[in-house]
Amino acid sequence: MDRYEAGTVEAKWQRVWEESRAFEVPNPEPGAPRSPRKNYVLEMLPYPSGSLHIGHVLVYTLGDVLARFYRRSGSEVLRPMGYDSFGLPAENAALKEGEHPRKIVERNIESIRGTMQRLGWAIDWSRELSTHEPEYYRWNQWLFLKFFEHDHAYRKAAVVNWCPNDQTVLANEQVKDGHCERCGAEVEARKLEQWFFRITAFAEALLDEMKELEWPERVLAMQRNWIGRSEGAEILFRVDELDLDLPVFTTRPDTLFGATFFVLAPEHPLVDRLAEQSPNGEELREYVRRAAARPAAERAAGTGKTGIFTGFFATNPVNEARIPIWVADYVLMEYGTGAIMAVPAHDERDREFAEQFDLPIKPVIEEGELIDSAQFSGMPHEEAAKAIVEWLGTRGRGRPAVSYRLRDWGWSRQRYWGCPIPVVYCDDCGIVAVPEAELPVLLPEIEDYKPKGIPPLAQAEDWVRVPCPQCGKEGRREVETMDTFVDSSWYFLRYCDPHNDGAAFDREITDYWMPIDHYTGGVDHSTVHLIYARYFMKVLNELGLVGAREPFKRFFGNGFVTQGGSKISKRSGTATTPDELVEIYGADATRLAILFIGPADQDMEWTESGVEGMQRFLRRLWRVVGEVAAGGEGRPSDPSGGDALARKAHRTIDRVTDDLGRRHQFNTPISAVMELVNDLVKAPSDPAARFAAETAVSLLQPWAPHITEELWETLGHERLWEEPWPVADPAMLEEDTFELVVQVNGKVRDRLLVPVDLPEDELVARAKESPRVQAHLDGGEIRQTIVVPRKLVNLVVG
RNA sequence: GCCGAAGUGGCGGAACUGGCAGACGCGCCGGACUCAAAAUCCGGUGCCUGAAAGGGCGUGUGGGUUCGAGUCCCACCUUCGGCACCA
Repeated sequence: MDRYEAGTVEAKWQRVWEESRAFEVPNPEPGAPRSPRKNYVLEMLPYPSGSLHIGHVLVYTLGDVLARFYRRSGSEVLRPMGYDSFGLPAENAALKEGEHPRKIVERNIESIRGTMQRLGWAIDWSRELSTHEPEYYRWNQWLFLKFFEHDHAYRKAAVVNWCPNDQTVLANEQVKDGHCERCGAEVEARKLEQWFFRITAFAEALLDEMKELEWPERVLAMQRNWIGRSEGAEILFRVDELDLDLPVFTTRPDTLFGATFFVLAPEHPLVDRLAEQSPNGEELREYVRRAAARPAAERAAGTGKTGIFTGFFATNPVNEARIPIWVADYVLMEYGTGAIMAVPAHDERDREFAEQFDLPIKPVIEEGELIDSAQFSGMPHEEAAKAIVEWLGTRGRGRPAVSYRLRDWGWSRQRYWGCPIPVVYCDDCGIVAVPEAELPVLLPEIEDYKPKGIPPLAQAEDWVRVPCPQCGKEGRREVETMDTFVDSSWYFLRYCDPHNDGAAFDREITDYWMPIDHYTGGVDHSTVHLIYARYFMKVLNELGLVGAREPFKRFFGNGFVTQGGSKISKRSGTATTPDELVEIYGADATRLAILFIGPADQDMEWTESGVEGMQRFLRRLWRVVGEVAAGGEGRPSDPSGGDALARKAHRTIDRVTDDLGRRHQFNTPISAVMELVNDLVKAPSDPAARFAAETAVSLLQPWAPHITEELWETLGHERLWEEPWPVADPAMLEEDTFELVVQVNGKVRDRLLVPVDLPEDELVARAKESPRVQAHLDGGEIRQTIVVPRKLVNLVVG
């Protein structure tokens, strides 16, 4: 048998898989019942803004191991691939390289596809898609029209996050610590007209339906934080001078008797009216201007409160106390009602403000009970909260209320490289949807698409000017484009039915495959893509377009791969690319190495010594299998030899199947197979050697599909990728003997090999006979004897 | 401050429901092969003590439950991630 040459073996099998279309899966026949064997395995699609890096190798190898394992376990596996090719990442890459984004992404897609094929990922390439192609974004536009028609999408003026570097608006989810998630520039506040999706209308559903998800707790927790549900009450404060009621949201209605002043956010619509009627109106307006100019980051830091008294008073509904109304920028317009009752005795921020402006501080809770609170005094404060809201309710001054931190999703962008939004602005008709029949609205070619603050599409005058679809008068097209997260909020539905040119997808087909059974990707998308896609699914469900309400039944959040440590590369000193790794070590060794590092859901440091170790392991496997195949000619594979090696092989089947299939561990199965191979190397002429070799090869196939396919052939078989997953013989998992651990006072003193069927009293007798144990009993009296069947005997002496 | 995850050899990590701590790999040490090196193979490798047999200690810290704790409970420390003038 020849020496192991990874390159040759890998090229051979990749060609075979391609020619036999090994990983393509057909859609069900119309009317076919949903199969319990269907299994949709997906990883987040890549941005083709560059080439793949070691982190991608982790994600897609994870998915690949699962897909290959499920396929051999009898599942009908759908595992497609595509490219998130519109949007900022690609456009910025294009600007940097000075070429058109389409050219850049299409070149990158070519290169990425090549890398994916060289890594041997089992993908159904017949379903490949790119979001920048009209065949895809046409349906993006169609879905938008459905959202628009049913008032899930709307346009409004709002203070938004503006990235001065990328010259575009960012969603809240794309701002981290006041900086642009992509370029790191400090985000500014700007008031602009923008497109939004009403994701807040689904806040409760997004929270509630998490119950059905098999997701890591940390990701669910992040979504819970992001949605930020608070339970409390809405309470009305009377302003007599203006003859109106001001609502406030509070989570602490029990402190209502301690409210000593009232605060409005500077952006509150009432402030203008107050300024008109106030003697110090000019001062008030000046304060509002200054607050608006203050950098968002400084305002959020919360140090050094500023504010101004309006001259007006509000009446506290519980005790008729007249409290002064202030305007201060520590109150946020976006949360609750933009107005608060201030309780300085029981709220840190209110206290700081009160101390600074010398306002009264009135404690109303002592040791958990209300004081100075009329008929509620003496009540435990939690009980009082309910009682006060109830009391207010009977008088029409308050009711229980829930507030959320989640904001509506702003998704229009002032950039070129994105999906055009199919609406026309008409002076007479307002915002008019482009008729479905006219889709797609193609993205026009323009010379200069550099970001300048105004959308680049505005320059394409011929394209912009268009008759109003409703009245025929001249109108203007929307010149903003969609955020790339719109594209990725439903791509998994298109994979189900990717070539449908009459609809975004056929509901019967998506209902067959959806929801995704196993989704994999980075946890950095926890409060971005993962929440948007869940929202989309709920809207599509309510529009009757899909049956499911959750897209991802199970989500696996892979860890980050760092490549920062010492000795990265032998040549350039920079990180080794996946293509180079395949070239040097082979795809199989690379795949094994990235998964062997540790638990795949934790961050990990990539080191090349790991992949060298895997290469050694594969060479060992190659050699020993060759030896077994040659030496055991004519000797049948014997799975029931009754000896240690056969039992080890069965135990390995059991371990690998359980670790991968039930526990979703990707590293420990590799160890288990290594153990089996180590045993095989020590006993290559064992009667069960052939069976052990077959088992090791078969079990390793999801991780190292090429070498195992070759060795499977060496062992006289074919098409391992279609071979049913091995099943352990329960009888062979049973041992005749076991190692009895003997403890004295909980410390191990001896280990005895004993038959499994030995009765308990006999186990104790044997334990006591052991000279090592005798030495530690030291003639003392045995006060207690613990026997754990098949495990140990513990003798407790006094 | 609130929410979440995690602390185990020189390193990455195993140990699933309380029952042999350190599987597997990396690294290191010794040996074989070789003129030599690489590759490969064989053996060793938690710490302290001992010539050895053995003994003692050991899973972030301090307590507790238990015959028995890396695993359960209480209190704390540290690191990482999310949210945060959110009323």
